[in-house]
Formats: sequence, C-alpha cells, structure tokens
Amino acid sequence: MAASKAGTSKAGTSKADEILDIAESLVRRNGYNGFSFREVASRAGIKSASVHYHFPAKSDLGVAVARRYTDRFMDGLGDPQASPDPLTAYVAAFRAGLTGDGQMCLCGVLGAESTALPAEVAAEAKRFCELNAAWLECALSARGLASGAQDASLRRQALLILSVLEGAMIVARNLGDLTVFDEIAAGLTEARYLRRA
Amino acid sequence: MAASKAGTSKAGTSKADEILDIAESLVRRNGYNGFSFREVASRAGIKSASVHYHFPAKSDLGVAVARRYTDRFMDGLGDPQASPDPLTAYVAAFRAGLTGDGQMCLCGVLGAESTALPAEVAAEAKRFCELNAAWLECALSARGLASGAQDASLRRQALLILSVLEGAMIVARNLGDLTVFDEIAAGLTEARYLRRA
DNA sequence: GTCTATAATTTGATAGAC
DNA sequence: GTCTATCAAATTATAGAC
Repeated sequence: MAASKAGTSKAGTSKADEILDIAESLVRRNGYNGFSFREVASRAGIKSASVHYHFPAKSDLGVAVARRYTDRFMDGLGDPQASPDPLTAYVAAFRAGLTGDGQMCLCGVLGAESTALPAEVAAEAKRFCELNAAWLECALSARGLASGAQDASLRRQALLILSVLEGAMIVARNLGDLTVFDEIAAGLTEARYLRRA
Repeated sequence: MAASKAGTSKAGTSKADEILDIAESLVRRNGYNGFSFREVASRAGIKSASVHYHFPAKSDLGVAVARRYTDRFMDGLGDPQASPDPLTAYVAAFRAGLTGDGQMCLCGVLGAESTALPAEVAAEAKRFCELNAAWLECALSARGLASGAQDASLRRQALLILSVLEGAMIVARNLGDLTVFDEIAAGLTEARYLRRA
C-alpha cells in the first residue's frame, strides 16, 4: 500500500500526482518493465528515494497509475445509456488517449506484459477490461444496436469492439503510423453488422 | 550481426535453434524487456557468455527470434489465393499460436513495447504486420469477400482483421481467460459485413 | 518530503582459458 | 562452443540525516 494520497495535501498538483503523470506516460510508452524509479525521479526533479516515499514499491506505483487511468477513462465515458451513438463516442474517447507522442492505452501495454506483471497490477488491467466491456454492453443494449437480443451476443460484440481498438493501436504502432488506427476505427464504425442484423 | 546460423551445423536442432526456441517463448510471455540472457542460458543448460557466442547482442537475438517467427507464420498460412475460406483459415492459424501457457503473438507483444525497442527489432515487428496485411488483402480480394472492390476498403478490412485478433489476445490475457479469444474470433467470423455488403 | 549513502541483485557484455 | 571471471551499469529498495 502506498503511503501517498492518504494524508497528503488538498488538490490536484501534489508531487504524488506529478509522479503519477510521469509514470503513466512512461508505462504507456515503454511498458511496466520499461520504466524505472530513477527515470521517474529524474523527470520529476527529485531523487528515486523520494519516489519511494510516495510509492513504497514499484508495484504500488503501477497499481496507482492503473487505477487512476481506468477511473479517469470511465469518467470520461459518462453514462452509457445517455449516448445517442455510443460506438462513435467510445471510439472517440479511446482515440483521445493516443497522444501522438507514442502513448498507447495502458490496458493494452499491460495486457502484452501480463505474465511478467505483479499480480496486483495485472488485476488492475483486468478491471479496466471488465468495466469497459460492461459499459459497451450497456450502451449497445440501450440503443438497440446489438445484432440480436441475446446477452451472449451483446457481450461478444462489446469485447469485439474493445479488441479492435486495442489491436488497432498495436498494429498502428508497429507500422509506425497512427493514421492506421483511424483507418481501422473508421472501418469499425462503418461496419454494418453493428447497426442491424 | 549474429555469428550464428551462418557457418554452423546442418539441420534443425542446433544449439542456436534451441536458444531461439527458448527466447521466443520468453519474449512472447514477458516481452523483449522481460527476458534476459541469463534466463535463456539457464534454460538451455549453458552460461550466458555462451549465448553471446551465438547472438552477440540482445538485439541480434531479438531480431533473429522475430524473423524466424514471421517466416514460420507466413509459411503456415500458405498461398492466400488457395484458401476457400481465408478468414477462417487465418483465424485458425492465429489461434494455433496461442499455446495456453501464456504465449501470445510476438507481434502483439513487440507492438506494445514499440518505443522501448531497438530499431532493428521494431522493424521486424513492422514486417510481420505488413506481410500479414498483404496476405489478408490478397486472400479477401481473391475470394470476393471484400465489402466493395476498392483497394482502400480492402486494406482497411485486412488491417481490421489483424487488429481484432491482436486485440482479442490482449483482452483475453487481461481477463485471464483464453476462451475470450475464441468468443471474439467467433464474432469476427460471423460478422456479416465481411461476407457481403 | 527530500536528501545522501548504500546494500543487494540483475543485466548486457567482454576477455581469455580450455 | 562452452567455460570462468569479471566489469560497468542499472535496478529496486532501505536507513537515517536534515
């Protein structure tokens, strides 16, 4: 457990938050195994021992980054029942996270490293997927966009949408061209079978 | 450049091949940054200095693993024009690579670590995506499965299929349940818009 | 909260004997 | 081809001063 964020300061720009910002951007670029306390510290203008003050172990920092990422993402999505065009809204939200400076969805990075992750961190990545699948299921069913009424099909479609976006990010990264993501996302949005069947 | 495989022995079970096997399984589980020469050596029953004999630098080993992986995968796919149901065949080939012991598609792992990779290794991951997209394009067009005749749409669909599978693997891994991959893949295969439009 | 200092381990890599 | 020995650097983490 982190000693941070419990009895610290009041608002949004504490040192712990700055550390989280930096760590998040590093993990989303290079993976959990691709960032170090020293690099985070260096960018935050402090020493690595000070990072340990806020987050005792690396896994604590990893968990905190992932939790905050997921919460912020779900917050941005809002009420799944409220969106008139949930698929487009979801794609837009996902796309907004691809900053062009090499950052990809945290859940995608962690999923690829899954077996090399501390269990608590892997659990956070799982939580992201579960919440996103649930949001999509709810949104699709509320809008009657499912290609059937069966629950199994609903969940399958939700997972398919999530998979396309995570995968498109990976493929676009490999090809070194972010516009590939937009191309694929457009293909998803246009897919007829998600509108009627 | 590796000193290996050039003037070595004749056939398939040289020590270099054994090293490649071990390294591949480690990378596909834990990523490029998640394996070490020492771990490879330990599993091969030799010392890390001996691994360096076969592959001077870590990037050499990474490149060799990725090249072999891609070549083997494309080989298994065969002629794109020959398959009567290329989508099903492709999904099956992709699925065959998911061994259940935590190994995922090498290209997916590398894509997630992309910015933390030596350039030569990243280039191999790119090659995998390009060859796979080209195979799918060719197969779809040969079978008239594209939802239009335009080349742009063809490529888009090829990239979409690749993305779904890479993403499904990531999502399934995060959820800790490989059957999720099969569910999503089934959703892809059933998708009407890939059959007609 | 941040620092210095340091421990303990791991890592990629090389030199040179056999 | 494989070994021992070793290096230089990086890593996670802790102790204790300020």
